[in-house]
Amino acid sequence: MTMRVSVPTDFRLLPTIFSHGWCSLPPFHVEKNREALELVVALSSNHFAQVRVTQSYRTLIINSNSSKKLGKADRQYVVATVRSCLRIDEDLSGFYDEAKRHARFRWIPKIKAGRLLRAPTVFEDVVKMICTTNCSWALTEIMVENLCSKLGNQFDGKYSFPTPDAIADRSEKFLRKEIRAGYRSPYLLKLSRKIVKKEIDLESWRNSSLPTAELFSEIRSVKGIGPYAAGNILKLLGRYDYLGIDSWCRKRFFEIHKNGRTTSDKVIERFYEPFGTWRGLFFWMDVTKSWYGQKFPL
DNA sequence: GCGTCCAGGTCTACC
DNA sequence: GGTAGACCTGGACGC
Repeated sequence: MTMRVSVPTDFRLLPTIFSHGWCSLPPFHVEKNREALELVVALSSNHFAQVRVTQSYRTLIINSNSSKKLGKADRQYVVATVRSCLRIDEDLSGFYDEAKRHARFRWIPKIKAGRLLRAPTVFEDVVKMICTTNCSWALTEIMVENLCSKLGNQFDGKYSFPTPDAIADRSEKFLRKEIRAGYRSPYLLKLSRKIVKKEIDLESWRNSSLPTAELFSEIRSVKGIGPYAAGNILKLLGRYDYLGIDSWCRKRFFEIHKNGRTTSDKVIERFYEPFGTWRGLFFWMDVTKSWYGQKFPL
């Protein structure tokens, strides 16, 4: 089944796909020709759609393959999920206006970058973010692949991301030994069980009316989420007030702005302060600019 | 092949 | 509020 979606003039699929590492973590998958994003959309219990997204001019082409025919509501859900993952409805005009005022950031609106790929659910984003903490990217990939293949649902050779119930039903020992989540295991377990018991509602964060500082504190209240993880989860919620600095970003900042000389995080924070509520996004685009140079000639 | 060391964020205990 | 040590794993390195 094929669906078509119009996109705004400032949207471009490829910079969005490669905006950060999520595209290489399942259930996301990027085709070898690097022009299509694949994802698995959970429609209902044991009913999934494999979705392939490409762009042709101002139209997204969404091809879906599912175990049973998609009804109207399912098709609408698939489209809404793709729109959300690709941040199509997010208004970045303020960000682009600010970028145009700075010579070193004019490349961003020029190649239509700045939208950060996110998962279909906040739960998936949060679990993946915890899996990025205190380890190499290779270990993050192992943990997420294990989560999908051992706790997700299989459809046509692909796995969905596990539900909170699927994780909550397992033991800490299973998460340690089979998922390789190590000391993160009790954090993932506690979070999943709180969601199942409806003691916390992560999905409400996307439409939260809380001031960003308060939402940051609420995110930080989840065990296993510190300043780095909370700052980056906020970016996936459309709020860019926090930098979410990790060792890789720190190193890139030193290379770009300090000739490799190290400074404190306070210096980094002061550097991006003039960019106001967009500072987290300017920080991220600044340290990842070279990615776009390789893949998308400016 | 084995043992050791290190990097990577967050939590907890302590000052 | 700031700091030290523990947590766990994969990878690099030396033997």
